[in-house]
Amino acid sequence: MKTAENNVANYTPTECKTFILPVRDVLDLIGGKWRLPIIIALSFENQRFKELERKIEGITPRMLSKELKDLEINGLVYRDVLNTSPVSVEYSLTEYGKSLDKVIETIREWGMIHRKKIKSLSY
Amino acid sequence: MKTAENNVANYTPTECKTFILPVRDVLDLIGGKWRLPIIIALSFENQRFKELERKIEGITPRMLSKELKDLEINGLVYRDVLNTSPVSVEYSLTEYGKSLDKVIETIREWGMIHRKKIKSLSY
DNA sequence: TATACCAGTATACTTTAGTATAGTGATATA
DNA sequence: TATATCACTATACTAAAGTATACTGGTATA
Repeated sequence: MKTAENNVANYTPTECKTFILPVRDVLDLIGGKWRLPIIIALSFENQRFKELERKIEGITPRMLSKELKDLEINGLVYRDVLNTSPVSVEYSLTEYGKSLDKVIETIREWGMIHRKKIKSLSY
Repeated sequence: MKTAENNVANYTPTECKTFILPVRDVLDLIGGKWRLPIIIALSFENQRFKELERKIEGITPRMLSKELKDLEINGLVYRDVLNTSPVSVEYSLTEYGKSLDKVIETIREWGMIHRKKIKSLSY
């Protein structure tokens, strides 16, 4: 990150916003209540709509449908309509979606330290 | 991340939730509209309430106050009441708060690739 | 023919996040 | 004495995110 020590004497709000934009993108992509559960479920194996609905407990079909659509639009999830009868629809992570794993893992590592720290503070 | 290829044969929703918890923590910590702008402003230099209010354009004192409090509770921000008159209050990132920089930078790198990709898709 | 499963959609509602606007008490400055 | 600044807080509101519940059309199975 750009810091004062990096000898950036002063920063403008515009510079700051530009800096934040790509971070915002990622947070918007994996933020919200159901995105991570979906991405992680799909990182284990490709799954059909109903399978996801059953495995991600608490999700409604409305949310599952909406989030899968958003993830597909953003190129993270691939939707494959198989010509079985009745049709089944298989969802999977794209290579791009899989590449998010590294980011999630980095976040997770920090988060685990945070959990420890918070625990040690509260007792 | 734990994947099917890592030969985790099957996963339970409980395992999955446990896996996600620390990630959720971080997203809750830096998510929302104003957390990143605040953290990044403070990464440039320690600042007082009014300075932050002026530099983070669009923020209301209510949100600034609330978010600073939350960040303080979570150990990311330090609040220092200086005995000037009238009192000024200086906010700074704790060492722990600064350690988030690496995480944010990792997110940002992925996000920049994402921006490029999205741009190349839309034309 | 009746029932059930699949992959969703529709409508209405609640809850959470964020905004708008005004005001507080303490101190300093003209 | 009047006005301004600092560091907020209070109250009321709007917008966004998520939930509850019911339903659709197509196909398969008993």
